[in-house]
Amino acid sequence: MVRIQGQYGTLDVAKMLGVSAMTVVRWIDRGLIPAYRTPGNHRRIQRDDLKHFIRKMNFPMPAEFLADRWKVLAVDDEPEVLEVMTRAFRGKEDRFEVFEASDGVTALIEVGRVKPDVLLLDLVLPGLDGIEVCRRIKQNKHLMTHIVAVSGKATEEMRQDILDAGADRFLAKPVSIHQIRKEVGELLEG
Amino acid sequence: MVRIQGQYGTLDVAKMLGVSAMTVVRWIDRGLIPAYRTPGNHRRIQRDDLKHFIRKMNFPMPAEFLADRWKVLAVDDEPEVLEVMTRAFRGKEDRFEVFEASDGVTALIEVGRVKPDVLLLDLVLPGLDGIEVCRRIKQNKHLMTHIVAVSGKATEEMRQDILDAGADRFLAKPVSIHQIRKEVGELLEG
DNA sequence: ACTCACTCGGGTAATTTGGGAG
DNA sequence: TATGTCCAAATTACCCGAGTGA
Repeated sequence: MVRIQGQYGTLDVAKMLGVSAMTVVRWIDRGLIPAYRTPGNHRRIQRDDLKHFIRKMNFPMPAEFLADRWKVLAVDDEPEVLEVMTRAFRGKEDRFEVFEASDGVTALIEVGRVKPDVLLLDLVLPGLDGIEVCRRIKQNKHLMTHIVAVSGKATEEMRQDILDAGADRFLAKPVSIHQIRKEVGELLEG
Repeated sequence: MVRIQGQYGTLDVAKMLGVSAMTVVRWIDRGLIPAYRTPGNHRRIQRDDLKHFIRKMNFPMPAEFLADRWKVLAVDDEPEVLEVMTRAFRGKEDRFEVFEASDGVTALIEVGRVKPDVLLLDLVLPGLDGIEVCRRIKQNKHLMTHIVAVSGKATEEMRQDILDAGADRFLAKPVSIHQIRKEVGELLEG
C-alpha cells in the first residue's frame, strides 16, 4: 500500500511506535493524536501531528523523523563557550537538535553515534589534533558533516591549514551567537 | 502477547530475568533500566537498553540475546597487527562481526557508530592517549564496551595504569590469534 | 538481640493495551 | 486494510509483610 507522502494509517503509526493498531485508535479517539477521516471512515494522521505527539510523549524518535531536524554537535572544553554554542539554537528546537561534548575523545565518539550535520569544533582540545580530526571526518564515508572550526589562536596561516584539512568555516574566538547562527545557516542552506 | 519491534513491557523483562514485575518497575524507577512511558502510563523498555542492563549487572544472558552477533572493533596502525586481530574471528562470522580502524580519530568515530561489544585497542596510536580513551569509553552511558588493550611497551606499571583506566584486559605485543580468542571469549562468556 | 534502611514479592482495584470475531 | 465492539491479558499505583545487611 502506497500512501500519499506525509500521511499515515493507524497500522503505519502502530509499527513505528511499537504498539498495536488498536492502541493507536484509542489514542486518536482520546485526542492525543490529531487525525481526520477519509470518506470511507478511515483515520489518517499527518506527519507533523505524529511528530509532535512523539515529542510530547517522549517516545524514542523514529529514524524517519530524526532526519528532519538538523543535528548539531558542539565541542569545547570551556563551559562558557559551549553555552554560547548551544544558546545559538535555543528556541529553535523544531529545526535543530543540539548535542554537546567537552573533551576530544567523547566528541569523536559522539560524531560516530550522532552523525551530526554540523560540528562546531574547538580546535585546541587537550590530546587531540584538530586538523587531523577535520581530515578524518571529511574522509569518512559514513559521515556528511559540515565543520565549523573555532580557535583562540587565529593566524592567517592556521586558518588556511584548517580549511585545507576540510573544515568548511573558521571562526576566531571569542565567538558570538550571531556568528554561529550565520555560519551554520549558510552551510545548511547551500 | 507479541509485541512489535524490540519493545518490552515490565512482565516480559521480569520473566526474562527471573524476578517479579514489581521489581522491574523499581529498577526502572531507580534509573537502572532506561525506559519510556506510553500515553497510558505503561513502561516500555527498548531491546538495547535491556541488553546493556543485563550485561552491566552480570545477569546470565537470555537465549533471545545470545543469538545476537558480537561486534568487535579492531584498532591498530600496523597493518600486520590488524590482520592478526581480524583473523582471530575468521570463520566465525555467524557469531562475530568485525570492524577495523587504523588511526585514532577514525577508531573513536567507529566506536560511537558501531557501539562494539569488544574493542581491541592498540594503546600507542599517534595523537591519541590510550589511557584517556579507555576512561572515556567506560564513562560513556551509551556504550557497554569491553576493552582489550594492546601495547608494545609493556611494563608492569603501565599495565596497572591501563587496567585502572577501565581496560578489561591487557596484552603485550606481539599478540597471537590464540591469545585474542581467549581473552575475548572470556570477556563475553563471563 | 535490636533497630534502621532497604529490597523484594504478593495482593488489590482501576486503567491500559492486545487480540479475535464480525 | 480499517473499523467498532467485546473480552482477556498486561500494567499501573499503592500497601503490607518478609528477608537482608549494617
